[in-house]
Amino acid sequence: MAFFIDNPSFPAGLKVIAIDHDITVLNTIEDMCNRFHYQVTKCNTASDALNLLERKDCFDVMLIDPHMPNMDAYDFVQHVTLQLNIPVIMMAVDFTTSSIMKSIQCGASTYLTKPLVEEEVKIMWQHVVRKGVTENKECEIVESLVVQECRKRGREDDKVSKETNAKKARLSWSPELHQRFLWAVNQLGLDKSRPKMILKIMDVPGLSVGHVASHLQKYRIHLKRSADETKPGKKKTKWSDSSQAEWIDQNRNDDFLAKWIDCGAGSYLHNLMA
DNA sequence: CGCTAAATAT
DNA sequence: CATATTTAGC
Repeated sequence: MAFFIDNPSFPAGLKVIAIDHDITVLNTIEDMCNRFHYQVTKCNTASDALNLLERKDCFDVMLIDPHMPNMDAYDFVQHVTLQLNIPVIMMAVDFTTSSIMKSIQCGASTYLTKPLVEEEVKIMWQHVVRKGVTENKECEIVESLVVQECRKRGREDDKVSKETNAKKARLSWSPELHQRFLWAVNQLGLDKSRPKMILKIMDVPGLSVGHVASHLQKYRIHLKRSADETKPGKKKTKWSDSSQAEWIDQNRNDDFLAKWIDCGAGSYLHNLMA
């Protein structure tokens, strides 16, 4: 991506993957992309898309219709945004609030309605840039916990620890980190989730097993609370539905992994587990 | 060691 | 209070 942006001919050469069941739509997109010298790869089936990404072909940005046959596009988009870390642009015929909500919540960079207009295609590289910027910020945040802030431990051991006293800051679980955490838990299944494996799947530099273990403990407590809440005839719990909403993974799906395997993907997970 | 629950700190 | 870290015990 950095290579792409540093390229003097800038947005020319943008590598686009377009996924849509409708060939006509793909051809239209291809025409527009060619006009701006973007390299476009067309896919009209879920398995084609998965195979292309499986081969580690790299793309700068993905266009996808959320209503693909034989595929849960939202889970797919979540995978692409978190693991491949490229922006995803949804393109659908409807523009209901719930559709847009689902798309953005699973990580899409923006939501467009079909048919796409040329200007939208022309400037879609902005999402690549934005993704890179926020990514860097995220790295800084995580790195900062290695070098920053101090704790008032010990009295005279300042000499002893000397220049090594880079005390770590308290880790803040940003929404991005938490989403990544949820993603990892989803891959493993809640019951099979263990801190070490979660950490491996999250693959966030600077993050420790202890961090994940702590977060997992908190996460389980929140889940238990919300479960207990819905069951018995609880009166008016003061925090009923608002505060814990973001803790719940609305995409939770028990046979999620199975679906991926059926689609021919998911081998990256197996590689991790080996 | 790894994991979790509990205690402790911010 | 909520949340992150540390500790204790399995």
